[in-house]
Amino acid sequence: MSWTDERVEALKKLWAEGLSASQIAAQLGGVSRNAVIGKVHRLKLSGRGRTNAAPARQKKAAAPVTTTATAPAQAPAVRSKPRPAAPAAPVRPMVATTVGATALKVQYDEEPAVYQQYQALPDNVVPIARNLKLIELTERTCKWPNGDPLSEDFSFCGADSTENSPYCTFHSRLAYQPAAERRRLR
DNA sequence: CCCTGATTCGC
DNA sequence: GCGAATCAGG
Repeated sequence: MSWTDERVEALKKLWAEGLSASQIAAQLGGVSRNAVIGKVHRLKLSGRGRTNAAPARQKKAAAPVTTTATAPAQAPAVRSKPRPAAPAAPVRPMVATTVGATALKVQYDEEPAVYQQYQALPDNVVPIARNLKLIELTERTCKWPNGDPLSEDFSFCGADSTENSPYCTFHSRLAYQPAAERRRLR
């Protein structure tokens, strides 16, 4: 994936809007947040108008170069992988489809046995929805889907998920209710 | 732990 | 020019 004019313009726009590098990377697709930050610096966009007096960094030792067969020690949870470009109509990346598929599967396959523990939760628990893109989800974000999965603005709740659930407290209540009750509560 | 941007340097 | 690895910090 290269920095085409379109992608650079999108980067400039999103950076100006204040999105973080990782958010921009997720939005553009095919690049890491490091790539975004690197590009931002080469474009001299850094600072974003603010006076972030960047403290001087210490120089680092050269990165050890492993010859072969060593995968990155720790791939960030939201490292995006290359995918076909589709500037006008972004294609949902493959990398996180299992996350989405799992979320949907859990939502629709959950057995009634787990209903009880969530029915007691208070009605006024409302998630701090972050409306994340599929590839922005982590193991600890609520995977409750918002909108039509086939539409462009499809997103996930993204609030902090509860300990033993793919959902936040609020959406756990919905997910583990019978369908009719879910509709009533929603 | 999660995340942020900044920097270096091999490619 | 690019971006992974790393650093420094919230």
